[in-house]
Amino acid sequence: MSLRNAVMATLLDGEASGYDLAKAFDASVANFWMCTPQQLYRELDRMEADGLVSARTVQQEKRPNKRLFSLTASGLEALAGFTEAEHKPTAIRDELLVAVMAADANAEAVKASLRERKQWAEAKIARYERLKAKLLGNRTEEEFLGEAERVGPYLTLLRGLSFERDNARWCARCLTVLERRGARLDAST
Amino acid sequence: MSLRNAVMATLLDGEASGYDLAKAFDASVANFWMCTPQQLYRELDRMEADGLVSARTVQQEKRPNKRLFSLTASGLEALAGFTEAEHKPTAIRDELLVAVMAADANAEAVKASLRERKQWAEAKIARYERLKAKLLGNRTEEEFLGEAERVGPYLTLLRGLSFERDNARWCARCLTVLERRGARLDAST
DNA sequence: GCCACCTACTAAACTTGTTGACTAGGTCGA
DNA sequence: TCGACCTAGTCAACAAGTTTAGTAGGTGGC
Repeated sequence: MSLRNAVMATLLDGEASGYDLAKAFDASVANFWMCTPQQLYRELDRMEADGLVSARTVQQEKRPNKRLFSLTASGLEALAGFTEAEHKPTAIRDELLVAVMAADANAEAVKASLRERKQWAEAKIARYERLKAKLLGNRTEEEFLGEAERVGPYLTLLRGLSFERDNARWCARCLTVLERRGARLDAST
Repeated sequence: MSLRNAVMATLLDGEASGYDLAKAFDASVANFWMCTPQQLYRELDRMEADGLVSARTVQQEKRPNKRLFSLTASGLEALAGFTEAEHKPTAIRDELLVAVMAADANAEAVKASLRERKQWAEAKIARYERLKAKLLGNRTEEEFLGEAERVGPYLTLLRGLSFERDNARWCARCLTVLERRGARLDAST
């Protein structure tokens, strides 16, 4: 039910097509809410039916026509309602954690996954850092937080960043633990 | 598809009933994979049909009979296969993040949610700390990692712990940012 | 002696999310 | 000029997760 709200929060930045939203999602919302284009289009249709967004079709010459969506008054109201509702805490829900839970059964494979994930997390951190630098421009964080009209996207970016940093650190920790164990077990055979 | 694997990883500790699993999940797996009892029972039935677990019914006098599940050889094999597979990275997927993204539209409500979540996270941290102390017994972490036959559950516990610490820190950060903004905006009216 | 909670499940409907393939023209580099 | 990728979507089928409710006896506290 929250994809709706994520879409509306993104539309606070102004009109966008489904395709634009997919890209915007990928760039910023993906830190905390991923979805496929299909989900987006389906949800946009429903939101239009519910009057939360309105669409206008833009004819294009050299490309397929597109539909630009924008928030309606009732969409804005719904978003305000959502921010007032309770938000249940969530868990991480990551297959890698499941694998680590079972790591004692197959340590080598899990170590490989951990190495891969660590690299992935580091790449993501680098990407987030670039995004952050872009958002800040040549201002300090202080200046930005003082001036900007929206701080929400910046704050969520910080959360995504610290999540991935934490991931990378944890992967490293697991690797040293599993490697030390491996050495010990090898020594005792 | 990973609930299956989480269940199997839990069954590495030995036989358990659906009810036991629900509790065990709540206590340890819930850091990274939550589910309702209904999901568990449904999945256990399917897993039995697929030959991954076997059940034996235990007659009880003063309580409903229960079915104790244990891993079969092919279940163990499936779990090993799972640990070897690739594990896609996940995002956080938290409604609170969506609300913070829209925070500029309704700051007061979001601040209330942040305060609530911070408290919740702190409570969870305390619970994890207790669990950790219980796992360690009177050993140091070093000793535990050297001696224990399974380190998986400990490592996942560490991840849950750092996730919640991160949550609490981030909530605090958002609150100071939003409060400073509030003050500034009030001053400028 | 009553109320609330604990064990141990079952049922059904519903909402979300995932996967994979398909259309169809345009741009860009080798 | 060929193939690969980009825009801007659509469709269908399925898998997974959520919600809400119920059964039915036992235990523990006030």
